[in-house]
Amino acid sequence: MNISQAAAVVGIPPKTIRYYEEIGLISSQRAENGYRVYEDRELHMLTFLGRARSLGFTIESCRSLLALYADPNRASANVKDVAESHVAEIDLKIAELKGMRSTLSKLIKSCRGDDMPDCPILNELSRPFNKQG
Amino acid sequence: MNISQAAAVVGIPPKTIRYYEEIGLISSQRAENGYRVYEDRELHMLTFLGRARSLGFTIESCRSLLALYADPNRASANVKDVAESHVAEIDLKIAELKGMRSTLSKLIKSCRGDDMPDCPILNELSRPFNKQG
DNA sequence: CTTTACCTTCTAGTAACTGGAAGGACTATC
DNA sequence: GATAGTCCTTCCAGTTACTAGAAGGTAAAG
Repeated sequence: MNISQAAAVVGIPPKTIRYYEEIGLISSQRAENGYRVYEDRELHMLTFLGRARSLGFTIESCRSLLALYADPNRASANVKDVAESHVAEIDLKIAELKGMRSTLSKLIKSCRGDDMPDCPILNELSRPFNKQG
Repeated sequence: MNISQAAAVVGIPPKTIRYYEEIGLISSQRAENGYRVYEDRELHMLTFLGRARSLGFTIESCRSLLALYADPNRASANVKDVAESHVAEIDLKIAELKGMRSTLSKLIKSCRGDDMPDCPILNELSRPFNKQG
């Protein structure tokens, strides 16, 4: 199977697959003509990668997960650890975004949004630090 | 006021202030010795930038907001538009993160997390696409 | 035999900084 | 006046995870 067929099967662009190979996340066999060849093993790993990335795991976390995946002597506790710390990171990001959203919503509500220049949003953003609170 | 004093006042690292100048977000006067000099106007704009960035506005949105801030003939509706579309983006990100979190939590719950290799998390991540659903 | 579509590698660009090197300037001390 | 230490300058490189595009080889279709 060539790269674009593999790409179609696992839902990852060819460019991205080459990139994953370049950074050593996966490897590939080569045909006589130099083309990359993908079979079951590679397709499994690419599928794994696509799913992990779509769950927001960083490339480095994916590297750890793939190593665990490939290790028949792994402890599932190690996998769970990686997943749990990722959930913790997600929770942090969600909290941060919610904080932003809350502040912004208040500002938006206070702004009439008409054709006049007076704007509480701009006022708040430029308020000197010593008047903050 | 030199750059590191300004940095302390507005809470933005000197490096970042130079970067903002490099990309044309702000400008600065120079002293005879070539040092950047910051006064009220620049401090206001840096404060503005710091707040906007901490609310998650992109640099390009900050550029728009600064232009509106500097325009005495602006319409507050334009500011409100920028803010509202940013809230929409935040909502998208939150939804995405919540989706990830939900999927991950289920996987984590299904994993015993002991010293055995059997791991539903890895199983799910590597499950072939034709068995998905 | 030509066109089209695929493959290869390499380079560069994205967002928003951050770190570090090389060298000039200011301040404090001896 | 010499020296040490801290600040300032510019420029270059690295970060994350790709993505776009160029130049050129290969394969399949008509």
